[in-house]
Parts: sequence; structure tokens; C-alpha cells
Amino acid sequence: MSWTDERVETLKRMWAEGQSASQIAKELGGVTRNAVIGKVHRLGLSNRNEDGTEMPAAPAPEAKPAPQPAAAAAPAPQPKPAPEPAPKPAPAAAAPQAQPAQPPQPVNFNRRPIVPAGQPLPPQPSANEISPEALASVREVEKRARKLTLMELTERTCKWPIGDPATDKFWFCGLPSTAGKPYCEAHVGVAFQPMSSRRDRRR
DNA sequence: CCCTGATTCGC
DNA sequence: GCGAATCAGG
Repeated sequence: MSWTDERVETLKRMWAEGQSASQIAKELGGVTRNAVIGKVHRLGLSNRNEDGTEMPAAPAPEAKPAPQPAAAAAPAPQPKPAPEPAPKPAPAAAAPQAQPAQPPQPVNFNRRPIVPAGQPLPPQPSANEISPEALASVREVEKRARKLTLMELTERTCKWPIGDPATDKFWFCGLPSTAGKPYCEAHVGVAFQPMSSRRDRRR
């Protein structure tokens, strides 16, 4: 395979979109990610940084969840879910149809969940506010989601559901997930909210 | 271990 | 110019 204008064009486009070298290589076919990276450098479009443009436009959405919820006294119940953590969006590649009539946004941190009693619910990422940053990051990420189907999910792809399961406008994020976790960086940010910092007297 | 991009250097 | 091997990092 050679770098035809067309292939280079695809490379540029995808790279600009923030696709990883491996994904681009896979798309082009006949080349390895090394080839892609090498070409990217030769084209001089590796680090397009100078005009102060943000660099975190790449697939590295360093989502900054909400690390400072003044958990002073409380030992920040950093969600250390064992095998299968099932936060709010209960996507789980096994049962994607938990809440049928759910609108596009899987992040339905609304309605206080029907909690049994005044249980000191754990890390429950329920009715709290996701940091604007994390939310923005999520929106960004979801635009470039790989839109995988249930069967395409692997142990290391983000399993965050996007869209309405009742329609064909539904898919899974699919971006590389964080080691061990079921979601990508951005989605982990909204999925595992430590605790509410919101005096939910909301009503 | 999985994955990223960055660099080197023989071809 | 090309890209495998290697490096450095998450």
C-alpha cells in the first residue's frame, strides 16, 4: 500500500477528528499504526499546537469528574466496584433495556431513585450534578463515539449506551475503556460520581 | 496487559 | 519517504 492522495486525505481527516493511529490504520488497511504515526509526523501534523489551541481534542478526554467534593470527614467512597459495577445508567452489555422510555441521554440523573429506606446509599451516582467539564467532555466524546453494537463490545470498549434502545438510533460509546472499568474516561467521569454535593432538598 | 503517540534508523 | 522496532507513558 502506498500513500495515495486519497489515503492521505483520509488520514488527515481522521487524525483531525481525533481518531487514534491504530483506528486510522485499521480504517485504511494495509498499514500499521506505526506507519500512520510515521506519516503523521512526516506530514508535520503531529502536534498542531502553537496558537494556544487546546490540545485535549484528541481521544484523550481527560475528563475531570469532581474530585473535590469536600469529602473531608467521609472517606470518599471512591467507587471501587468489584467485577460488575452497575452505576446509574445500568447499561451492562447484558441488559440494555432497563428503562425503556428513556430519552437519548443515558445520563438520566434525574428523579431521585426509589430508594428503599433512608439507607446510607453508597457511591450512588444518583441525583447529583455532574461537573460541567465532565458533561461537556461527554457530549464531545459521544459525538465521536464508535457507535458499536452490543455484539461489538469487548472487554475494553466503553459500554456506555447512547440513544434510545427502542429505536435503531441506539449504540454504545465503544471508545477505549479505562483499564478495568466498563467505560471510557469521559463516561467514567459521569458514571462514578463520588457523592452528592448537592443538598438535595430539591423539590 | 491493553493502548497511546514519539523516535530512531535501515531500507 | 517509509515503517518496524523501540521507547515512553497511561
